[in-house]
Amino acid sequence: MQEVRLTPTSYIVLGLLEFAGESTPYGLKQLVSASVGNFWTLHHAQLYTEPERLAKGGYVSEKRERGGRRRRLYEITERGRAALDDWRREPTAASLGELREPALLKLFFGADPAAIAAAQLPAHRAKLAEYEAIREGMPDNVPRGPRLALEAGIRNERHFIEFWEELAEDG
Amino acid sequence: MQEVRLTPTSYIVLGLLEFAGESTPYGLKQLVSASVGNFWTLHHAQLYTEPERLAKGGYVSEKRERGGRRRRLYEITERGRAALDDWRREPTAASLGELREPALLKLFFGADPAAIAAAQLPAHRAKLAEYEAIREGMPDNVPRGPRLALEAGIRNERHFIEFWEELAEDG
DNA sequence: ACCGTCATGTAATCGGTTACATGATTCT
DNA sequence: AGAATCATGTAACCGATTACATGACGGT
Repeated sequence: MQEVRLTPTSYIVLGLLEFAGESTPYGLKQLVSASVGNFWTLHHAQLYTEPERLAKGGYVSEKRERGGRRRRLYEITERGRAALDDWRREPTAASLGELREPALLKLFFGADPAAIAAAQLPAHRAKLAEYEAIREGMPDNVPRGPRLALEAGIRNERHFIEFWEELAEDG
Repeated sequence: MQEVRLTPTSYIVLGLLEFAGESTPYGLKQLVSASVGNFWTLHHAQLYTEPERLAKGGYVSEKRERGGRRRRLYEITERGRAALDDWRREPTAASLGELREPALLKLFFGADPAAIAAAQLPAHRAKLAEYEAIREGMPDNVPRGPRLALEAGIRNERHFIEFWEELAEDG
């Protein structure tokens, strides 16, 4: 069992394994794109390498199917649950995320605001529509966390739309 | 002259070199932390490696001081300016950035909203105050791009503050 | 003189991204 | 039956982060 640093990617995998129980990398991929992938994308290859990393640290256990495709099955361990709990509890990471919006970078370095806005608006509007559709179709048993995250995403889109709208016309 | 892929980091370096003229890595570091670093952080080591990479692609030129510390001096080339212009012009990158807010991730995976909010609020308020101070002290000759980016940053902080405030008390 | 911090840089590591591959299904 | 897409995985590369260093300079 080796020392393994836990990154946001790690917690996503742990969180999903906690939620869904034993899963294959491909199953995780499905879960991601249906949930947290909306605001934090992972490449599918990471869902093969990250569980393997976590297994090295004892945060998840690995099994392989005997017959057929011999797919790998991962399950969160006690150690994994503990790490996840610690992470959830510790809000000390008062460090903020960064905007890191490519369009803002262009704006910063002198791109034409109206042109950028014209390209950004449809994309943000589409994203907003997507979020709202998810919200409408959301079953009652979905827990509060995802609901709140979705709400944050919706507001974020609204604000960006507002921002770019102001720049779309102006001179 | 080799093939070099241009990343957001590349454009930051190019943009700053265009703005400031010939600079050393350390000079770039200063520039970053005084400007774009507010919403897009770079590690100082990148300001040594990235210009070198760009030099390989012919986007910047490299000189070394003859005496003393023999520091490296970088300057944007015609090719560099052209690449920067293309990037600014092409708004095709309709792909949106991602929220990627660690606090939202915790929320998503079940952290206590009030606890997270309590930690996030002071941080966001401090950041907002910092932005507003920058805005107050901003000389008149600062171009529109940075102004708009700052404006976006300020609004973003306000919205997050609002969001976390709602969660700070609730049950 | 000493200490701390700013200035300046190199090297190693590692996570993330891209590219490459190939069975299995489903559709026409 | 063939084409297209989904499912499933491996491998290489590369940019980003971390760690390691050392000289200059201002203050006590």
